[in-house]
Amino acid sequence: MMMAEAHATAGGADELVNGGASAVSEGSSTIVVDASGEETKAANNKKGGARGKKKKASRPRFAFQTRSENDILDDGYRWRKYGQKAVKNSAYPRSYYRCTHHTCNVKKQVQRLAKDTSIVVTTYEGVHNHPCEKLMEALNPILRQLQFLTQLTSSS
DNA sequence: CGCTTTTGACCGGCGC
DNA sequence: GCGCCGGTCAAAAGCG
Repeated sequence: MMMAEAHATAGGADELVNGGASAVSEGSSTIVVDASGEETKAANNKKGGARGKKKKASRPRFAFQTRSENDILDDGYRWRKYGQKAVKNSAYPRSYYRCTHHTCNVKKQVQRLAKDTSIVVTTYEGVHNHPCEKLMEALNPILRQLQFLTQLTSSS
């Protein structure tokens, strides 16, 4: 469980391609966006026997290259690692993460560049359909203050 | 106690 | 038809 404390980008419910890319401590450079909307919900598959999964499940995928020493960058959501495989081109293992939300089927995979181990390629698959609690938490105090200020202005 | 992480095994698709 | 690869799931263990 390594949950770093770093809030960065926050994808809304249906908008993330536009201004969803940002917030990197060191400096991001490459941002690849691939959009393909299709998802066949299949949540009834088990491992060795009867897997009921469809083939059309491409969701908008966002590749994010970030310069960081840390493999996992916390974007504000909770991720549960569900697998790790080694890649041929990179002599480093690729980690697969998934959003722990019940209604959120977002997947994320992180891979390190063989050329530069300090670069991590984070690929997001799908969009979150739930508010970012972490971001909300961070925004909460500010929101409250804003509300307060607005109230004062209105009152006057 | 709950949650997360870790390793191995297995499936499905594709290539040749 | 067989082999290979990538991807995912499952169960158990560890830690807060």
